[in-house]
Amino acid sequence: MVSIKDIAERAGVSYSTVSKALNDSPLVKEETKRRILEIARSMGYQRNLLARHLVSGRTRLIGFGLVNLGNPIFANLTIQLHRALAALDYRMVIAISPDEIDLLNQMRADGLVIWADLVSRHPHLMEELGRWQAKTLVIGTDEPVPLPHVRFDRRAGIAKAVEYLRSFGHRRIGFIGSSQEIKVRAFLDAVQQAGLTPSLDWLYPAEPTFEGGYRAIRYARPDVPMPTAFIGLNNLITKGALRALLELGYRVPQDVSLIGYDNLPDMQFAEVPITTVGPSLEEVADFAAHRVVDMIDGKPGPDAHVIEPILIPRASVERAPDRDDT
Amino acid sequence: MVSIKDIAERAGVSYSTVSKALNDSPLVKEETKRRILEIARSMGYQRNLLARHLVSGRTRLIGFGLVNLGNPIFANLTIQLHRALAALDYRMVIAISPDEIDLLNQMRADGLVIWADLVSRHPHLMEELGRWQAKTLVIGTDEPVPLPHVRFDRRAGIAKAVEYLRSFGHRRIGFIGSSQEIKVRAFLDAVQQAGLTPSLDWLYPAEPTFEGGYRAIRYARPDVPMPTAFIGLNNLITKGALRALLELGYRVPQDVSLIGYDNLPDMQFAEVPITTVGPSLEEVADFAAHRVVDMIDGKPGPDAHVIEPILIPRASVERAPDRDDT
DNA sequence: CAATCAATTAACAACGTGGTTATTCACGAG
DNA sequence: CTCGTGAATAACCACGTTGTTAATTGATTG
Repeated sequence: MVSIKDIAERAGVSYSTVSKALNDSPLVKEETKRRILEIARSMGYQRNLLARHLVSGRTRLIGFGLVNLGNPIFANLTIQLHRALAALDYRMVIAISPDEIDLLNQMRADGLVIWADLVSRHPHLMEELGRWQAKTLVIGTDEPVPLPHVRFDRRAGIAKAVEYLRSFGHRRIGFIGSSQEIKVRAFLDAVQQAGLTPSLDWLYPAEPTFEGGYRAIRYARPDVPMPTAFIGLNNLITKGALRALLELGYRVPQDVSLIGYDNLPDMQFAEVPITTVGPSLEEVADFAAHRVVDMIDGKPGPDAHVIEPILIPRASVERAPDRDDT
Repeated sequence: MVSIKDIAERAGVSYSTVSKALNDSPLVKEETKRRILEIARSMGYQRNLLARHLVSGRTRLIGFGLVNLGNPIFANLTIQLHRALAALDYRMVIAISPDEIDLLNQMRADGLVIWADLVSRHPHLMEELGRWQAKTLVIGTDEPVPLPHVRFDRRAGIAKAVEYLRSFGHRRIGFIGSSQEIKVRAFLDAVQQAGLTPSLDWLYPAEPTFEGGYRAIRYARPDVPMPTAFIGLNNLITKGALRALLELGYRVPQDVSLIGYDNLPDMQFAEVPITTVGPSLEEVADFAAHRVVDMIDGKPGPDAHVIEPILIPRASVERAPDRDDT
């Protein structure tokens, strides 16, 4: 590979002059600059960012750490974050394990954006991250964590969904998803807030997959009366639930309404375009990119930020049918 | 950040000794080695890969260049390639524009895996890539290109789909997708090969999106009799077409059979699990990763490789209905 | 004509490693 | 006692840059 020394030799100047010329420094005569640039071009010179980064201490590299690439939401976030970072002239490297995160640190990535599940799944990571020099931003937490983070207010999102359904007259609402206490509580609280009396019968535990959502509805307890509306805790669950509902002969939204969590574009292409609630992934990515870059630049900013969920109305919610027997 | 010099000072040895100790060289006494390692650990030493790479000339970085991250197939391939590269101890950096590819080269990425559309969309890229030192592998081409590449034999895939439909008795087959000559010809040839007489009426031009597939069927020419089977040229088109068919009251597969291109896992979650044909993305990623690493290591290998498409039978194909009036 | 000054360029240290060569040291053989 | 000898370590160069400092010009001025 041709280096600035090669160019210097060819041009009959010192390599430091070449360096300045390539960086368009005012310390070099215009004519010399032009001549050097021309020679560099003709020799097919490509600057070596490794060397530059070694001396400058900055790599313009940001790691994105996540866990399960199976859920389309991660693919989506990856795209969005890549876009947002590219706009700020940063490159993105993906990591899906603590080992890879470690390597990013050894590569001297300037910053790390880490999906909350990755740290919660590897608890020792949290303290390590705090010690490292790479600026770390955790995104997608439900609860505050001892690192700069972006929180998704899932509580507010669930509340929004419940209220929305309530405004359509629904009084018995099923909740399909994790039986994790915090989420269940958020739902039950929201229901109460909406002036309804929640019942544990309204909970439909499900794995966070299409299968999970499908089975939760398809093989639900037969003794529990069918709610007039459901909230699915993520995109896959919701799609699975929709499939099961249709198979069971329910019309959506005439017989049963449905709201899904996670604002993914392809939710509109389901059998019935699905009304969704959740953070805008574009907003998340934009905020995370700007925030982490600010952290790198030493600019002040909030250590915690909450992304407000938004509700996107589509066709899967309608007025509650009469069979609502409350 | 702590460097080997800091460790050397603390340990009272020269920094070259520390370097050797960290690399477990036999030139250092075992006891010294242990002592140095202990000090390094206690000081929270993290090796600097930038510096190492500068001297070694290798970065263990591989760029993945692609175009449209909107189609889930790209997200899928990204995941798969990441997985395959991580297994070989390489990191992956995403690039979606020629500029970003350029930067990868300046970062001295050891190799590049580039999706064919990216080079075909930016023709000047091809010759540049040839000149660069990063080993380049183009994947997903339809035709041979003057660079090492992995070809998807779409011709064979289409032929496989046609044959499969033929074996179920279908005699009028619709082809939904690009009106690009090469693909259309592949289809028409395959039909002829299967002993049928193709007609231009069988072509349903469509943009490569869900909308495209939907509109192609929903607003098809009313004077053309409905084929008994369709082939959709990619995953989105196929899903759109399926939606349209169902909306028009056709039962799939009883009234109309459907095969989609692109073996994406989520095709099984469509309204009707869709039979697909296409390259296995896992195989593509594994081959590409191994091949590009071999190229980096200077190992010999084929400049061109063809991935044979495979057909995954699901529920969307059945025997042709009687209305087949040929 | 020497001194001064601005403009230009050259020389060099540094970044943190990995390798190569030189030095030191202890020890045993002659 | 001296001379290898081998083990262990130190010293140094290179990788390709950037930034700082020193040197070299050519012109200007008193």
